[in-house]
Amino acid sequence: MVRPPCCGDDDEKVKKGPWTAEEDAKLVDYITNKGHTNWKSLPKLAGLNRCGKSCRLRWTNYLRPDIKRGKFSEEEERLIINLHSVLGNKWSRIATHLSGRTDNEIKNYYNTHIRKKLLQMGIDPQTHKPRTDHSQIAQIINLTQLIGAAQQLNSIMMLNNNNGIIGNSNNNNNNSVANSIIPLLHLLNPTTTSAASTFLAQQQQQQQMTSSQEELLLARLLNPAGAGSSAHQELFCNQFLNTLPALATGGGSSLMVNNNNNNGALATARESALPGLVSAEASPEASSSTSLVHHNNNVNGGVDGVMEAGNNNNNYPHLSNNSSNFSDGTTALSSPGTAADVDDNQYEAWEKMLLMDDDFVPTFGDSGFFSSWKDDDLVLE
DNA sequence: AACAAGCGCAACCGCCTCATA
DNA sequence: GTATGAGGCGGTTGCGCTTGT
Repeated sequence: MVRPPCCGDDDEKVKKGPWTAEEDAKLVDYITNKGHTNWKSLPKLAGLNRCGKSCRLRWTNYLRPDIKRGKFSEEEERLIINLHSVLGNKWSRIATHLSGRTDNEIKNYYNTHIRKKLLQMGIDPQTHKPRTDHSQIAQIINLTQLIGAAQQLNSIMMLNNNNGIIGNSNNNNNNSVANSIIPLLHLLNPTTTSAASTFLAQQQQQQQMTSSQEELLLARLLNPAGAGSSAHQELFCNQFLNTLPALATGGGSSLMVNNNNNNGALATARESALPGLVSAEASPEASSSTSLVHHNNNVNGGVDGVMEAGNNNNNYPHLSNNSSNFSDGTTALSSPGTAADVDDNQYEAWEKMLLMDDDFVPTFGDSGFFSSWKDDDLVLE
């Protein structure tokens, strides 16, 4: 069925193009007094030679009184990136989370500013995965720039509150971390990271969950409180490490997440992979800002606290029952991950999120905002 | 100073969704 | 169940401004 355009070639030609101040005034005046129940009839009633659609657009994107003008804040930018990673190009849905910003404005901002930033970081702005073409990354040529990139990367992966999850919203939690980190690691040491890249490629080809991924999914479903915690962020990184022998085995430090002051720094360090990086951050543990951090108090890929703090939960041994403090200041999961602990609503929200249900809308609240990675390859039946 | 290229953003176009008859 | 149309949405365009040469 082919429909004629709403403002088609009627007898009277409607005006197009930029709005004049006089037209704006007429539209504002009319809507202020009469409202806008019917956009089609509005132009005629308001004395405007425009189509209803044009009026609606002008009002919603420009004239509405509650529109926020000016530059986007860093927080808004972070939020947009996070929401986009979950929702994709659903600009109107993204806009519902940024009061005063229109979908059009967000779309424009993303396509002009954020897209550029992500590309410079070697991240595909559409999929939020690393680009296979590393030519852009190669432009980041020194350590200082790398650290800056890692910090930006961290901003994307986590909101700077004490919630949020690193990783994909579905079956590739580990890969998301890997996806984001490997280009940076590769830049410094292509040899070391080649195995990781190979692993990643293999994982990306696999459509089905591995048993460990399945276990992770269960853990997230069964322990929403823990899953939003900083400790849980470490858990996911730890799981990632355990499946990345090239990076995680042997003594020394390992890839992990540092959660000082709940800012959650994404650390991508292994001495052999990042020579010299350790000394680049004089006192990472004391830092309140996000930073590239080196940890060296674990072997075999173990991450502070999570694996060592106690594994009393037989069903989910990687969840700690202890309320231990980690050596880096984070706190272990404080309650066992049992189904009985889960509130129905929370469970449903988590399920929707993990299954990428269309009804899922990231929300703010007691449980915080859950940052996750978009992935179209979900196979969870 | 003049021109070209790049950028930002308002506005448009056409398709989709959903309510209603 | 089907047709219709208004409203909504995302992709794209084009114009004006800025920056670089």
